[in-house]
Amino acid sequence: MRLSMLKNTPTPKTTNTGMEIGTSTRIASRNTRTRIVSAAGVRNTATMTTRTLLTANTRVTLTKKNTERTRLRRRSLPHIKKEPFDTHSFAPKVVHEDAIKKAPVKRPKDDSDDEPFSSKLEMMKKVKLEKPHEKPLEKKAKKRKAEDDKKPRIKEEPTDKKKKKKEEPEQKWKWWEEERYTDGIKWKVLEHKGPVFAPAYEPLPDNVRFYYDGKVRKLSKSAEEVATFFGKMLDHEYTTKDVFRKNFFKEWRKEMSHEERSVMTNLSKCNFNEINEYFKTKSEERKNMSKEEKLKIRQENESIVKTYGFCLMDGHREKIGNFKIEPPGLFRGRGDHPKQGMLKRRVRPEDVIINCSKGSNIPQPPTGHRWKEIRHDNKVTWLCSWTENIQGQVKYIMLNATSRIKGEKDWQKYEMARNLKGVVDKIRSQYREDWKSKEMRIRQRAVALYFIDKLALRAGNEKEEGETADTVGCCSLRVEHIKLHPELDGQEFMVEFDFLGKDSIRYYNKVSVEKRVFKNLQLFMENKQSGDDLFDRLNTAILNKHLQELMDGLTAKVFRTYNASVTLQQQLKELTNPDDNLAAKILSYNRANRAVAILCNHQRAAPKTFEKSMANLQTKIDAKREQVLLTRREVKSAKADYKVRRDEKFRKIVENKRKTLERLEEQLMKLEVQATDKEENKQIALGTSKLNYLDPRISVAWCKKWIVPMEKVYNKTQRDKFAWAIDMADDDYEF
DNA sequence: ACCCAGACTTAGGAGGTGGAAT
DNA sequence: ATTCCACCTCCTAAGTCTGGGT
Repeated sequence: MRLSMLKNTPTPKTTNTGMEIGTSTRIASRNTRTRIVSAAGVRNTATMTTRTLLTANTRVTLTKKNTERTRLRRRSLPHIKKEPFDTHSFAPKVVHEDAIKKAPVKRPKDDSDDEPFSSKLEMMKKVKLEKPHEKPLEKKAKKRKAEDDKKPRIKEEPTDKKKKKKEEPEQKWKWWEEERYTDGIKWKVLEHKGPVFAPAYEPLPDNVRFYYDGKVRKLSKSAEEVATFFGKMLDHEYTTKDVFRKNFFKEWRKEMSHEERSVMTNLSKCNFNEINEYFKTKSEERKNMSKEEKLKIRQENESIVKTYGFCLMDGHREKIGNFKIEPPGLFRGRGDHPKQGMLKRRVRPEDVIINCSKGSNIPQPPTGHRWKEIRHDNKVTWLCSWTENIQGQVKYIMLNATSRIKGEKDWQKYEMARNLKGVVDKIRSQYREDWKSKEMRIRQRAVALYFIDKLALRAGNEKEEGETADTVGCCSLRVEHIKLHPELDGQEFMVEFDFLGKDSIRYYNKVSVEKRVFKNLQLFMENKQSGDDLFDRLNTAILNKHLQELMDGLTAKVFRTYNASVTLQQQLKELTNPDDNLAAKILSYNRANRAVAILCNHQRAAPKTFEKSMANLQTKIDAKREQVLLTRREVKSAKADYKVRRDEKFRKIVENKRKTLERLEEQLMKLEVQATDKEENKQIALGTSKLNYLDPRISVAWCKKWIVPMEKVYNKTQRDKFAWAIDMADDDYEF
């Protein structure tokens, strides 16, 4: 049937931006194996996209001649003062009409500026109650709400299979129907129980021994704890890496007693095997616990979540995202991280700052301890913070994605991207103009923006050398990261990108660009060494400053959101066939999702069991196919019988056989779709784009339009996170 | 004018879990 | 009942961007 068609669907052609793209190939060096995967999906292109993916279990290190690196990581560039919006607006503030219509309601910024704080609060309260300036969106929402109110409220919670009896009885708060704070205040009341600390160190039992140079050695408590961090990781590749071992050993020695330090001078002489075994056994034991024990542990966890996992914010009980403080351990930086293996110190209450509202119940520190500080800052969203010792970064405890505070922000993000939709054509024609500018900095800015727009590259902030892995984004690209080919694979003006991006994920792509871009790149690279910055007159601050002038609130990352969402919408439009059955529709959805993941370079390591489970699936398919064939023959013969003996009994038999065949064929088709989907998805991570880049209202609308159950597209967590969109978007929603 | 800390979003992997397959 | 595997949740690193201080 249509399966063969599905399997080889040529890449959809789309032309929303009117830009051409060549072959896009990405390589993530992983294992030693190379596979070729063709995936459905590209955007902005009339060419077929073929992807080549090499996988690996580890992140890649591009060979780089550090010695050649002449560039200065920190440049001082002329700073352009930030102008208030309007004065330089490139795009007259024609915000897309649709966007205005649907934009979240915002109170004018300064409408109560001279009010004293307290009366502002009063007003805010009133606003929340009265909703004075209602906009279309709100009306719509309100209307829906009114309808809802007629129905019994309980219907909200589709009794999630009787298994989980204690589903939250409280009805969900529709924060999206309320007014928002606009003056930088994030909350008025905040109360919580503080963080949960990592469990104290439990010394090893005496039968678990550590050996140095072949001899048993009892370690001091602090040295032992750090040794267990390493011992636990023995099976991990990290422990074989030089940098990791070197950093670890250096830090471990600091925790050793004087004597230990003088004796243990060589990590290679340390034997952690028994420690490693011990933890393996322990986790095995945990797995083999009886039902009762497991239940008990679960209940304990649940009770912790109940007290520490929620906070009270502005009268609503909200879920906290990460209420546990990170336990001590060895730092696992990604890629070629210079600090990998360093000791991540245990966080004590004395390191923790508590943020809550004045007059609320301040969380109790563990007995015998005190907090570093109690703060009442309602201009920020975090509840607790501490400074981590590896990079000196502040870490936070914040709310879950389902919370009002995160949800509003998320919604706002998509509205910003929709605003961009209204001005993107103008921005595009401007940067094309700028390719011809007399000024180098403007040309660089324009070419960089072109890459960000066309290839969905990240902005690329500067990073401090030696502190982190060497990764880049658009503005921080170096000459060594691109190759220019006047002609390649039969196409003109090809640029070959090869660099490590965020998380040291390799970005490899060959793109045909416009001639002007190509010429500009040649110019930018003139007289430069491979380690020099490609855009030496540009950084993210300059770029974002420029974008700010083109559209209020516009920054580089908005392009990623915009292009991702637009691509999804378009691909869904193109790939969805109304006559398809449910499975095929979902495949189309996944393919649309996949096109975005490819665009954004969201990769994953191929699952360890991939080959095997693929083979299993194939076996099933073969068996099913066999069955189909068999049944087909049976139908035939039954028909023949009926022809000869025209009686009711035989007619029934034919009927039954035919039904069986139909069922089997459908099952087969389902399996085949599944296999296709799986194969195409081998090294592509769909989750990241789904969670962070795709306007959920597009997916919601698609589900509603094609009567696809929402659960097929969003799991429970995702449905919770996108509750606002599910409630809000109708089947005709347009991004 | 510039730097940097701080705040918040985005990211992939580890490991747990629960339901399907045997 | 046991095993297997897919999916989900948790975890925390690594980005982006803002804004305050000097």
